[in-house]
Amino acid sequence: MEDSAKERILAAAEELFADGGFDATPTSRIAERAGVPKGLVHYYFNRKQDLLAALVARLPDSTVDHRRVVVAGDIAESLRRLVAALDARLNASPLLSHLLWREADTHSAVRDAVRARYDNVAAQIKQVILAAGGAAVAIKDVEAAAALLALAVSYRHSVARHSDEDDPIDRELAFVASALGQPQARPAR
Amino acid sequence: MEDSAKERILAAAEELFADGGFDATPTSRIAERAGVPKGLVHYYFNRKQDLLAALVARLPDSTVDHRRVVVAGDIAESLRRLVAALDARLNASPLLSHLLWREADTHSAVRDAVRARYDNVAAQIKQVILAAGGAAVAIKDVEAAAALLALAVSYRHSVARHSDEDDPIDRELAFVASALGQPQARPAR
Amino acid sequence: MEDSAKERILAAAEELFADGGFDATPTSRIAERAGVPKGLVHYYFNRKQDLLAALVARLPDSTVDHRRVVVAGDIAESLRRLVAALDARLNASPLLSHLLWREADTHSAVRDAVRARYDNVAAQIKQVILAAGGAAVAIKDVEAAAALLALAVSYRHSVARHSDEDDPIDRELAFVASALGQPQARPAR
Amino acid sequence: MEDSAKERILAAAEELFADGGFDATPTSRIAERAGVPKGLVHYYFNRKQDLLAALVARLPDSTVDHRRVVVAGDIAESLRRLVAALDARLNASPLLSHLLWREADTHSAVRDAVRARYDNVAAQIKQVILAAGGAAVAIKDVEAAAALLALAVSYRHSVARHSDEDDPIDRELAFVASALGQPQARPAR
DNA sequence: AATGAATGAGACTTCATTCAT
DNA sequence: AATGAATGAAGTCTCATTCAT
Repeated sequence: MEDSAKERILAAAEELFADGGFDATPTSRIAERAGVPKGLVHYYFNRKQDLLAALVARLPDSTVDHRRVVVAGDIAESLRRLVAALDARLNASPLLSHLLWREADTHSAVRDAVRARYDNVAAQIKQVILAAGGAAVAIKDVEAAAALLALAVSYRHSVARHSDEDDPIDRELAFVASALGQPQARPAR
Repeated sequence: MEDSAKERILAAAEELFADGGFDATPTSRIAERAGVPKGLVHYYFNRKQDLLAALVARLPDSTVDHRRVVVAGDIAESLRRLVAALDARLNASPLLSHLLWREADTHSAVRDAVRARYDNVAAQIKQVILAAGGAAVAIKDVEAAAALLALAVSYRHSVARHSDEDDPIDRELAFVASALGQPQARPAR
Repeated sequence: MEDSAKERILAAAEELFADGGFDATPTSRIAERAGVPKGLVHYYFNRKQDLLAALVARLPDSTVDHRRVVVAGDIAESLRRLVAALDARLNASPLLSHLLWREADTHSAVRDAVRARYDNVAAQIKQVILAAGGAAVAIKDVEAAAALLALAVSYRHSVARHSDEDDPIDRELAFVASALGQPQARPAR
Repeated sequence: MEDSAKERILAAAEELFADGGFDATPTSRIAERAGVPKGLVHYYFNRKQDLLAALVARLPDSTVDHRRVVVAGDIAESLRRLVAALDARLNASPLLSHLLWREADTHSAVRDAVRARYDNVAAQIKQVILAAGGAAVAIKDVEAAAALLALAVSYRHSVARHSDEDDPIDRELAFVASALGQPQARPAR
């Protein structure tokens, strides 16, 4: 029933770091919210920085099962499903995602995690496009499309904080899929 | 001619904020680097936060003269020139650009500036596409393309810190231009 | 028309000192309220402390014309009139009166002024009692009565800030007058 | 037995506040006098203001056992004994008493304490008068007498700093008692 | 005479971290 | 294993005062 004290500390740190930033969050408030004595935070995580590292190490894997996503011949639908699946994954800890970008260049562990996550998303998009679109698509275009969409996806889960407005990514997604989907229509050059 | 003390303080703050972050930069170190007594920093900028606001208010305008950029009928080239021009503008203070994203959600003044800059870039991309491509392009696609490219451009001047590697934006740019450039080839829907 | 700058500084200092205390009032705010540049305050009053001394030196005289107050044979009415006259005098700068007690033991000039004012009030009460009551009253009782009433009067114009409630001093006044007023009832000695 | 650090901090603060005033006393000097590191002061009392509040909360009770004071039929002697007992009580921390009036209107906690103490003293005087004088005394006079004497008593323990001179309160006390004691005829004494 | 930029000492406060228990 | 008292370095900010003009 009860989460372990260590777990509660991590959860409290995640919320507070995401909300106010790493520097602005005192360890004492983490202890307070976790309902543990102040000393325990440093007992488990010697330095405050270690808490952040532990949080990053717990990041959920953002890899999606492609077989459940790819619709052969339909890049647009495939991408839509992929993005939906990624959303579900990344939304498991939206606060943490948000935190990542903020502290990305102060702490190398965080920066590495941000890059790894971005690369992973881009790679998945690329694979899904290829799986759905077949070999007909120029690899260069696939990479460009993946880079753009990965940026858009990552952005939604970090800086944007899921702005309340309608989700505009569908528009971009359709545009990219359409661009990729009619290779025959493109002039030789 | 010596720069004024106020100017030196702003310059020092810009460098240090961009380098180590707002929170991690003591006002004393700003004074030290600016070569002014500690008190002068607070004489000009009552609170540390005001220094950040002043920095944001000094942001260079990122608006480009479209007549120098648009090549009628050639979206790709037009976009390439626009991005080059934007780069020149935004590179005037790369550190500041970098700082923006980092402090975007702690300080509302910064967040507003980030959004305004993004919106401005997106609007320019859209206008250039329309001017170069004529009315043949579907407005919906233009908006999607502008959103994606604006993100990529903004990203380069902020988080990415102009990663050392080759500039990958040309690839994305060509892809988008190509997608927009052959409207006639696309199926009715 | 215009009050002189020096005068405006004094007036501003009086209000602010009385309101927030001497220590808690920055000279810059005095300048601000007086509508003068910050440097002018120290131009006229070298040290902040000198401003306080100047304020004390301006204290209105609290001496009342006894001929307008004494009603022969009626101590109670005489005291009532005296207190009313003193009130009018001291109320000329209620804020300053209030300030006096507060800073009384930090600045000797203020302490001396407080004592002088108290002694002056006590002496007047004594004189009025004697003038109204004739020689029938025991001098020892007169002094005791004067000491008690002077305290009550001074207190009203300082710490109490004229509490909104009904003025209770009339009660004390009547009591004292009555005690002094029936000498015939008291054994000869 | 060493006093606890917290106790030493309170004692040091009491002395320094009473001596130089609240505003003029840096927490660093409190720490210095208490022989503790500067941080410990704020560890126990988050804000400097809390130190003052803690001091006020420690105020000794000024309530006296009336049975040991009242001499039936002799108001003067009863009051004399009451004042002596109150003196003993309030003298337990003369410095604190002195501090009270000074900071009374800057800090509400202090103002409340001052009023409560005054009201308590006045109520005790009233009760003792009634107990000693019987029902013969007019209630209105009792209240006036209590108000005057309470002011005199409070004043001695605060602003006056027990002026070195002879204690003049006996005179006032005798005057009041005499006024109350012989309304109809006033015995020879 | 008047100004306001400039100074620097020092105040309050926060907080990560240590350590005895 | 766990605790929370204790530490002291460092941070932001205030302000009386000086001084060149």
